[in-house]
Order: sequence, then structure tokens, then C-alpha cells
Amino acid sequence: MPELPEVETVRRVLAPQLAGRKILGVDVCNVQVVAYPDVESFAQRLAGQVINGMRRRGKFLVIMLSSGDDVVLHLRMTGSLLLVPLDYTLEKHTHLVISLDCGYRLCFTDPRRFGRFWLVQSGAEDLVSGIHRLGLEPFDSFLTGDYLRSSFGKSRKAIKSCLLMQDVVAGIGNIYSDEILFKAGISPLRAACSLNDVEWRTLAAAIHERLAYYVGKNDISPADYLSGGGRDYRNTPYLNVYGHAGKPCPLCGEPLYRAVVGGRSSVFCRNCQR
DNA sequence: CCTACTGTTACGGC
DNA sequence: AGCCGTAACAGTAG
Repeated sequence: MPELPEVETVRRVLAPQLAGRKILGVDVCNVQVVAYPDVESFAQRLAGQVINGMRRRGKFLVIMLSSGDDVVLHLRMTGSLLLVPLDYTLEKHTHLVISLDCGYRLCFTDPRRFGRFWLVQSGAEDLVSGIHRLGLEPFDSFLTGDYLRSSFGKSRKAIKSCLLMQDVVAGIGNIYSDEILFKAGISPLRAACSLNDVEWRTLAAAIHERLAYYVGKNDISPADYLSGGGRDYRNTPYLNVYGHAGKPCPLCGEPLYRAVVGGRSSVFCRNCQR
């Protein structure tokens, strides 16, 4: 499911519903999803705490607690968060359940069990594998063509692979890197060091524009999110190229081409993207 | 039966 | 050291 637009949508839907709620208890059905600390400490420290709010950093979500603790979580490939009534039968592959004082439970489900939770003191996120190494948020005003050029400009790596580097720009994944490159008219195969200044600026603008666009397209009301079980994001709508190999390019009509770039599937138009 | 998969980390080879 | 490709994680979908 989740790249930045989907993770941001989860945050927007859940944050207002979780704020002010007290955690009654925590059930960890699958110990491997709790990465830090040990499962017993994780559950004990959460019980009784009040949720202040929820924020996002890259593809990570952070549930902020009144004690100053942060629950950091990453949905990875197939994780989702569901807020469901107490009498609701738990989904298959539910690995962690947080019971709240509003009669709802916050459930983490993940068929592939790649998602992870960490419990840390706020400000001690460097304990958490990944979050402390993230680069700029895509909407950061410092994310300019100059920033991209100085980060990637000497690399012979494919630009597609560069966009996936979370320590430079946080939140772009395989789907939206293809969509961004299509918008920018740049081939995913291009070596980063071959881009010129105009292309770096175009790319920075495309990152802003495409992610803002898809955050908007993914937006969903809390009611619709709940009725869909929080799982309605796997087939993100309005994609131009990702998953459309062989279909006509929306701009020129030529068949879209699929290649493997840096081990990841990449779809693009050989005519519109140079 | 076989392949591919939205994320990230670890490891071996060069 | 740094870069690159692959495997691993584990299950589902086509």
C-alpha cells in the first residue's frame, strides 16, 4: 500500500480520531512486529497513556503520547491501520491491537509482516532504524533543483534509483518515482550525472506537484476509510504509467515500456521521457 | 505451477 | 571505501 500520499492519508484520517483517546491496553499477536523495545515493555509502557496526536515523517508514522513517548511505525509493503469497534471480528493477519477508551481498537494488519513498531522517548528517534537517516520532506522549500543536483549530480546511478533514496528525499517509493519522472519527461534510466540544471529544476517541481496531486487524490473521509477497512489504497487511482506497461502513453499514445531499474520495475514512455 | 509485488536491510562480490 | 546486485522477510494475486 503505502508511499507518502497513502501514509499521509492514513494520518489525516486517524489523527483527529485518536487525539485525546486513552490507551486501555495493547495486544501483540505477533511479536516480530515490535522492533523495539521488547514486547512486554512495549505493551506496559503504552497502557494508560493518552494520545496527543499523530505525525508523519517520510513513510513513517509517529503516534505522540502525553508522557513524551512516541510510537513510531512503518507500514512497509502491505501494512494497514484500521480503527474498528470492539465487537468487530479481527482481520486475518492482525498482529497488534491497541484498545482505546472510545470503544474502538486500533488494529495493525499486515499479510507479509514486514511492518514494524518502535516505542521511543520523543527526541530519541535515533534508536529507530531508518527515521533518523531520512532526508528532506518532499514539500520542504529547501527541496530545489540545486538540492537534487548537489545530492545526486555526480552519481552515475539511474535517476529512478536516486529518487528512491530515503536519506535524500523521504517518502517517494516505486510507484510515485515513475509518476514523477513521467511528469518531468525524464527517463528513469538516465544517469543522474547527465541531468542539466533545467532538468533538476523540472524534477524538483514534479516531485512537489505529483505528491501534492496524489495526496489530494488519495484523500478520503473517515467514514469511507473505515467502511473500506483502510485497505482501499492498494490500487491508487489516477496513475499515468505505473502498472500500465503496454498500454498507450496518456500523452503520445505510444505503448508504455517496462524496464527493471536498480532491481525495481519501472514503467515509462520512451517517446515522452528522454 | 510460476512470477511479481508499493519497502528496507544485510551481505557478498568487485 | 563505495557501489551494485541479490536475498531475505511472508503472503497474495494474477
